[in-house]
Amino acid sequence: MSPRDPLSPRKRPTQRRARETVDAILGGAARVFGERGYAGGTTNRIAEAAGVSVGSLYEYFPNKDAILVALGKRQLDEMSRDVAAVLEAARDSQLALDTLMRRFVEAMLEVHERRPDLHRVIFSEAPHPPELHACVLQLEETLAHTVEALLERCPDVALADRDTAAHLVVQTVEALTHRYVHHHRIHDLPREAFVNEVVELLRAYLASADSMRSSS
Amino acid sequence: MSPRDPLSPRKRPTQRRARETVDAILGGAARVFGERGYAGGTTNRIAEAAGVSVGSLYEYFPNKDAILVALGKRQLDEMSRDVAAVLEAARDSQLALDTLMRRFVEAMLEVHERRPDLHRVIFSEAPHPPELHACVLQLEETLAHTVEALLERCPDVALADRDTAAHLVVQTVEALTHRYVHHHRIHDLPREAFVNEVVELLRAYLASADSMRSSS
Amino acid sequence: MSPRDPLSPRKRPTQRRARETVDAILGGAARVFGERGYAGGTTNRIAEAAGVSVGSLYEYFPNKDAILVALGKRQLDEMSRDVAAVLEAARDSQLALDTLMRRFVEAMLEVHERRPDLHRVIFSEAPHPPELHACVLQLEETLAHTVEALLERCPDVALADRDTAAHLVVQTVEALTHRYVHHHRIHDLPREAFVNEVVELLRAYLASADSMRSSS
Amino acid sequence: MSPRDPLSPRKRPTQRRARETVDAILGGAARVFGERGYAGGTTNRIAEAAGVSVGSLYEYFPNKDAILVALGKRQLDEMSRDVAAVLEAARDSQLALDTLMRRFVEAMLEVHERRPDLHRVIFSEAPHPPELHACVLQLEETLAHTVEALLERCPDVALADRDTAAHLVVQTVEALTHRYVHHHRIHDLPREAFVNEVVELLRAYLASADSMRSSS
DNA sequence: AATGAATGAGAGTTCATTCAT
DNA sequence: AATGAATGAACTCTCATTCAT
Repeated sequence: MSPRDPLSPRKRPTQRRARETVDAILGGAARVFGERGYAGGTTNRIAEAAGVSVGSLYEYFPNKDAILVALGKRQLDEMSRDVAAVLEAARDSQLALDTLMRRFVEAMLEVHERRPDLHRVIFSEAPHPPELHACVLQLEETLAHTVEALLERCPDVALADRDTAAHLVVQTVEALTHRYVHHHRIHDLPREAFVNEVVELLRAYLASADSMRSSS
Repeated sequence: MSPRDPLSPRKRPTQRRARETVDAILGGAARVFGERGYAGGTTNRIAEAAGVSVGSLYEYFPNKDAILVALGKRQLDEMSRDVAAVLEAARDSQLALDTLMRRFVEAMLEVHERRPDLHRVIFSEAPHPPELHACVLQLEETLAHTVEALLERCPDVALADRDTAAHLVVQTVEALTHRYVHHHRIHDLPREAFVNEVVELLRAYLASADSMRSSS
Repeated sequence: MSPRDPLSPRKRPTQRRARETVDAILGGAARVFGERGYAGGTTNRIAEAAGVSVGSLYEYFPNKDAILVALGKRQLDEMSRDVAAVLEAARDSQLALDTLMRRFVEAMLEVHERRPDLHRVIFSEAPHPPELHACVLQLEETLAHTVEALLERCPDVALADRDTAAHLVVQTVEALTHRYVHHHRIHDLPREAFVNEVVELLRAYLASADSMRSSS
Repeated sequence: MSPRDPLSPRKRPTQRRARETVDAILGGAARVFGERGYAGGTTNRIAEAAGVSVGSLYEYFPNKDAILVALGKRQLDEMSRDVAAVLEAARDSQLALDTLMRRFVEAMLEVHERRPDLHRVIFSEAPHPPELHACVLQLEETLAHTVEALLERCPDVALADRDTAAHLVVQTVEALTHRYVHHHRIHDLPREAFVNEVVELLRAYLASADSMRSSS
């Protein structure tokens, strides 16, 4: 009746059956988008892959993009959860800077390796509705905060602008792991060597004594 | 009649007029893709924007994706040319490491800023035919070689694996400038501060004394 | 299991609750059809507006058109009742022809003005199942009979074919009031002027001395 | 490019072939709408009936309703032309009032009888976009003007408000002929008798000596 | 070589109707 | 009796591509 947000799910699935249907749809969408790309992920194919009728699909999602957004959010939540878990674990133990970074890089790598094609479709091939973009930004913000908190406890880190550094670290790790997985395995570096290299990049940056660079 | 490579331009535009038509089509495609995204860039719209009939468009390109590929190659050539020019210029003069990197980062930023929307469409929104992918890899290879050659002359760079480092530098700069321009201006950093920060990241990495890390 | 008349209500609502449900559905249908037209009146929306589930709706009506028919009949009954009441009242008193006609026209106008949108949807926008058509004919027949009976008592009416005249009067009044309300307020005539004009049209016709025209 | 009127034809068919296609589409639409009603007149069926592909249909009409509007306008133009021709012919000759009216009624009857089903679909079953409504009003206005001009020359017509009377005459004839053809052949009156009756109705009204009724 | 009208498979989406609960 | 999730045929409309001119 009221003009609804055209990308948010249509109804909250209260009953058990409904929740299962929504899950099935997201599962089908993940499979189809991953295998056939955004354009190839037609609503009919998604419904079929989900073992559900198109009608049911539209019962829960107002349009195709809403499915993509829901899927993207689900992915981001998963990433957030997994990476956060790793970083939280690191927080308590007194770890050296490079061990910390290594954990972070490996967590991000794993997250990207989980469903690489789907990830690529959601976060680069498909249209990026602002709602999803906001979620990405939020994830990055959260990660940056956690990273910053970790850096705070590292004795060997001396930075003028810890906030900015944390953001740059997050961006760099996100970008490089994404590229390593999706695009070009970066000079055919084996995985371990790649991790070493990225860790060294970060370590050198964060441990750098030059705390004079401006950041405004 | 024989099965042709479906993405290479249909005929070598030997004649002058033909060349102009091809240019017009690519120009139209650049405009339309940039303004309306990949899906919105219909062949009819491209033809219209190029001031040419659809029929003519198909005279020179076997299908829509061939246009995308040609456009992507053109972009990559341009990038290659511009960035190479900057780096070549740096080669002769005896420049400090960070000045070098600054030049590189700024060249990449400029290249991304030139037609950001088009760039985004070609290199992330659209499907990536392997042929285009190969071109990207080649560009990266070229850049990495040039960077490596520069590093060789830098007295303050001592690296175990200069090759790998050069590749990582290229990937990092490409990724971070792309993200800075397209996605999320990284913690709202002003351009200059962003450049400073990236330069510092690279400088610290390359100047790092720790040349013990393995890379195989 | 036997092939049933597909437009008559599914079960005689003998029980009180059932009757209430049917009323609720018709009420919902009236609201929804009136507000959103025939095509916009989906069975789900009707059920929702009625505060009932679609399942229940189909418990009482075999299909969407059956609802329309029931609603149409309800409207026609109402019209019949209201106009009849006015005419009955006129029957006893000894009224002049034009007063009679004025009463008739005004009653019809009121009936049309009551729920103009719904009326329009039922009687012109929607498909006209024969069953509903029959009801309309019957209403017209009834009205024509009543009018004829009235004319019989009018001293100043001298007609060769009173039956035909009565039918024409009914048709004319129905058509003109419908048009006045729905379509085009006829040259922007204020209501009172419109009524005067129609009354004069009828009066002139009925009082006409020329009783020679044939009607077979 | 610019936001276009969503109901006006998409492109002016300049070439001969194009004009033929448009005509074929309207022809197909007339057939299909007439035979299967508005809802049954699907764009695919229309295209098929027109011997044309759906794509072509959408080349010339932005959506289904635009076809309906174009068809409605064509019908109205035809009506306008035919009825006007009859009335023009009557203008010169010195005709009695009832002969005049008879001509008018018969012309309207013929026009309605030409394609009754199509007429009904366009002017009552289908949605009435304001653009089409405006055309209807214009037709009525035109007819009313012509009728008024005719009445002016009739010696036996004495009316207070010739303008209003002309409009009422037009409305009455339009409504009664429409009903005679479509709905209920009015008490099963044979066509000739019906015409007589309507003519008498109009004659009595127009010739009425009572020119005192107010019209404000 | 160039045109642009024509094509038609297939996309997203709706909604009358059914049926397990 | 009542529910409302599920169904899927059918709809409107798009667009990469072809081909008569």
